[in-house]
Amino acid sequence: MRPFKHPDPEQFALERIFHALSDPARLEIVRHLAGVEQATCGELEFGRPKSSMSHHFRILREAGLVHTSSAGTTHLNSLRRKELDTRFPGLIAAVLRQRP
Amino acid sequence: MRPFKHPDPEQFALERIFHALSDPARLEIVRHLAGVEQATCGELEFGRPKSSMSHHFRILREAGLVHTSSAGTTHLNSLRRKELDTRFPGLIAAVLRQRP
DNA sequence: TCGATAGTTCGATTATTATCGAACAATCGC
DNA sequence: GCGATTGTTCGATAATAATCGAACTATCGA
Repeated sequence: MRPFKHPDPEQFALERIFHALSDPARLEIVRHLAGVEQATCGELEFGRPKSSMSHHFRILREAGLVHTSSAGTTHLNSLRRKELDTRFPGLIAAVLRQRP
Repeated sequence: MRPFKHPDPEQFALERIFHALSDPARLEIVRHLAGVEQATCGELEFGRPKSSMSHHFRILREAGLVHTSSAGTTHLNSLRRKELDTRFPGLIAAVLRQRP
């Protein structure tokens, strides 16, 4: 897979971020990533089919929430915490507040 | 119209809040309300039909973002800023950061 | 080179939402 | 009470999004 395109922090659109976070599965992914440094797609599929997970990761990626890099045959996903905290302080904290 | 039901802060669901904020029209409403103390529905319809506005206000209300009270023939809407800031510090600030 | 593994992309289906006119309800002023 | 005004509710339609199997791509190891 060719390198994914990730938006720059200046390009983050709040509506897009909110939309990305309005889905239970994606919220769960974000919460998990917040405590993990990085994770593969497979680690986070809880019974959900791969194609669905791939879809969710794409939404998260395009919103700027998640960064994905290829490592061999797997993809490593990480929360773009620093950039998000800089651009929108408190946003990720709000997400994590709900389930500490 | 009989009194609207507003969720208590403990009942705020983040997914619901995020969904409410993922729509351009509603984001605009929230931003406007943030600087206004209170406003009628009519003040915020920028070319949009009343029925659409009513829909958006309902979504915002049920998410806990907006409080609506009847005053004569009009409805006064206000952002539940204090409660939101207490429950999710930084969330509203993030919304306002984009368009100060 | 042949599997096996990890994800992506495609395509079709279903489910959720948004939009908006029309009918309705509540309130105010006359 | 009669309009006029404000907003809600209903109902239909259109637009968006989620779901998931199947086919495909890329990479690693034997």
